[in-house]
Amino acid sequence: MRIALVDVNNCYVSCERVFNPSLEGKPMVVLSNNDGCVVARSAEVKALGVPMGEPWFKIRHLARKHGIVAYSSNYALYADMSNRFMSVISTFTPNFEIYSIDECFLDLSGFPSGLTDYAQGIRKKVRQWVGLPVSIGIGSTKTLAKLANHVAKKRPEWNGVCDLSTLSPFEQEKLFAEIGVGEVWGVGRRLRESLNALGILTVKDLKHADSGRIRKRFSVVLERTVQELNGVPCLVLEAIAPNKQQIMSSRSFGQPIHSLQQLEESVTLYVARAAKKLRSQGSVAGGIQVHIRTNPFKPEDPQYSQGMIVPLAESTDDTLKLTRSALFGLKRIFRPGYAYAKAGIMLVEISPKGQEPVDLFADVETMQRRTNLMGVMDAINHRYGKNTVGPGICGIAERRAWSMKRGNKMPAYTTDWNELAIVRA
DNA sequence: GCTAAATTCAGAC
DNA sequence: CTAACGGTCTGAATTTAGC
Repeated sequence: MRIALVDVNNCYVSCERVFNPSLEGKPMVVLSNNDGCVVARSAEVKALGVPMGEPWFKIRHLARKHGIVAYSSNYALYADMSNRFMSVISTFTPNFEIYSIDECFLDLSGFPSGLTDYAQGIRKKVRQWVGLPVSIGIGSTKTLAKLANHVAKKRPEWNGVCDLSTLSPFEQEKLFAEIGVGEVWGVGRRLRESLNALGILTVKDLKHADSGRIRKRFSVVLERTVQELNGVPCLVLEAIAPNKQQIMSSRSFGQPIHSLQQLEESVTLYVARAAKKLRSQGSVAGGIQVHIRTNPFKPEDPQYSQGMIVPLAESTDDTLKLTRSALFGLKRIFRPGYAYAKAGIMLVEISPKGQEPVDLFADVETMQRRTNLMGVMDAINHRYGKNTVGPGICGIAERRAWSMKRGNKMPAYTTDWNELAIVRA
């Protein structure tokens, strides 16, 4: 097996720079929803030691001092850039897995050797056609490809492409001994600490750890990681994305809200969003979970956090039915007198549509009409922009007190004609 | 004491 | 001037519930 991992460098930052090249070389970050945390950092900001996920207000002083530019995140833009990126990748091989918004695994088994040049060709084409810089790691398993990608990113001498098969076993061992075990895919902060305590400090240490002992002391998951480091594939490339088993939509509010009615508005909007995703993958949900909570970062305020799952009599993809169930649950868990910071819903027990047990008493005509209504609604929203039509209860966007804060969002150049018009004017 | 279901944990990005 | 901290998803492990 030969697997390549192609990964966009500093993805969101790079996307913004495509449309604003003057940002090139400047320290910049992209912030999460509500301008809360740093979710992407340029190389210049990483060099300043700003960690991933850092709350923006905590680095405000640093930002002022070094002139860090902060952008609100624009997920519509990133999704569009991601699609372009993936379609360029698809010109190289049909057999690839979209792993996340900014990375994909390519199965290059059976390709002629000398993959470094081939990978450089991929980099060049993505840069030319989409404008994004990528790094590429190549190895005999997914875990090794990931690791190689890390090397390609961190070590300039590799020039953005690291094919581990170009190293002798001796050179590979030497390299692995220089990399901390925490860089391995699947080893997070906690596992790193436990492994370190056992004297497993580097990738090399983990590679040579006794896999039976690892399984006993940790889990099958980590055992598989050890196998993969040794070139034994345990993870397969999933060219076809499996349907989601749960679909979640939740948001923190731009400001705390207190009334049931405002929570109802937000929950209604989240259900509409999730139900649309549900329909787009051709599924129905058997239950819906609702949750609300106050702000845990304000311990001086009275705290409340509650959720409940509302089972549905029969599985459905109908926004209105799902909304009714969600609002029923919301009423049950709502307690007055709290400053709510966040609400969300989750669709659960998801199964393919059309395989539900037949309900002999169902009103076929009403169901048919309802199905058509959902189809028309999705079509209108696609044609005229999202949120053109939807359940009335979610309120008019401009009047929602709870909407997200996005202080410095740039126009959605590629995805919204209205925003493009503003730029023209 | 078993199995199934629910919940928690850990990780990725 | 101050206060300000993301969102989705998976799969395994662990706990709990029901018998």
